[in-house]
Amino acid sequence: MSGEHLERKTKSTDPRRRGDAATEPEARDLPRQAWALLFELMHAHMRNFPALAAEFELSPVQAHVLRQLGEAPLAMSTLAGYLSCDASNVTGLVDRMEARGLVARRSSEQDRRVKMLVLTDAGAALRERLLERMAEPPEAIAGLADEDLRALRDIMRRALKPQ
Amino acid sequence: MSGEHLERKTKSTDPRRRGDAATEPEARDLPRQAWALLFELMHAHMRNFPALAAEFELSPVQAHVLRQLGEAPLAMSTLAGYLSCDASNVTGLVDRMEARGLVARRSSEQDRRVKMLVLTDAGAALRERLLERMAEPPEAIAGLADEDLRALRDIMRRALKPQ
DNA sequence: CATCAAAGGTTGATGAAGTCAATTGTTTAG
DNA sequence: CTAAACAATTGACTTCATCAACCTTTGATG
Repeated sequence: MSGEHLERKTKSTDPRRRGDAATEPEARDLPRQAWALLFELMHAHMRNFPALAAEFELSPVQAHVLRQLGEAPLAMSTLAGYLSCDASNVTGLVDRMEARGLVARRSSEQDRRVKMLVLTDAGAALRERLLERMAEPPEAIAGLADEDLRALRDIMRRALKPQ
Repeated sequence: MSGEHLERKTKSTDPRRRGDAATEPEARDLPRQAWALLFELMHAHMRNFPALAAEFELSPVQAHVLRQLGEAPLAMSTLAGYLSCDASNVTGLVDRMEARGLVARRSSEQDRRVKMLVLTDAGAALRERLLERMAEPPEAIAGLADEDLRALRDIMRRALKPQ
């Protein structure tokens, strides 16, 4: 009940269409069509993300941080880059997560300006559970036929190819 | 540089796998694989959403509201449902958007408890521009072959089918 | 080597977005 | 008619986010 807005016939900005309708009955902007549907599905799913994070008593952003914070320690500024937000925002964010024992600040040896973030054991454990939960495909995907899933996977791989 | 965490081989929670590796070389959870890749692509794209909204001087949530607010007026509580947030949150949200002349509150005739939200002319115009902008597919999608796009579109239609 | 600009992180002020609990009006059920 | 239920708002409070100012450390450059 939410994504119908994007899938409409491209606002009549195309002079042809109806002249050669017989040769190509589909609208000529396949990328937008596919994108609109993809968007609708993801949008429907993302709506639940705050609730999903809340299952672990995390805010959406904290969940995001936990996900980014893999095995390797991360500098605060690098994390700010990942989150596309201001560095000063990360300070408070990490403050709260540190207070909850999920992460720790570790001063870098090479450059004493930078603080590296590391997961605590509790943080790593929670991260595992979170990732496992996020990996669960939504109904709409889980219900697809194997053939479709294979095709979808392969298309996504091509889409994500370096170039 | 962000989505590799989800695509890993399901954490060895499956007792088989390796016994019958020859018959099925791919991991046996196709849905998770497809989902992980889909998630990675969408996640990469969603990172830019705040910036996209900012192109129109909207917050992400305001953009979201504008998108939901189609031709038909919407009750505050209905909007709260769409946003999966508390009704009291919508009050302030709409206050700000009303102050900027994008929407207006209109008391319902049938039920004087409810306030219907309508787009102003300015709001409707901005909405058009916003939707047009959001409909632009990201590079990764736009670069796919027509064959892939058609397949992707059809798969997404099946995924989004009512049941 | 001394200096100075640039970078990493924090702080403080401010505002948007979110929650919950309590309130006011308005419907609707018993 | 009275009481429960509902729609929206208010107020208190937390988190996320920005910006400007600041401090420390690094690295260049004279």
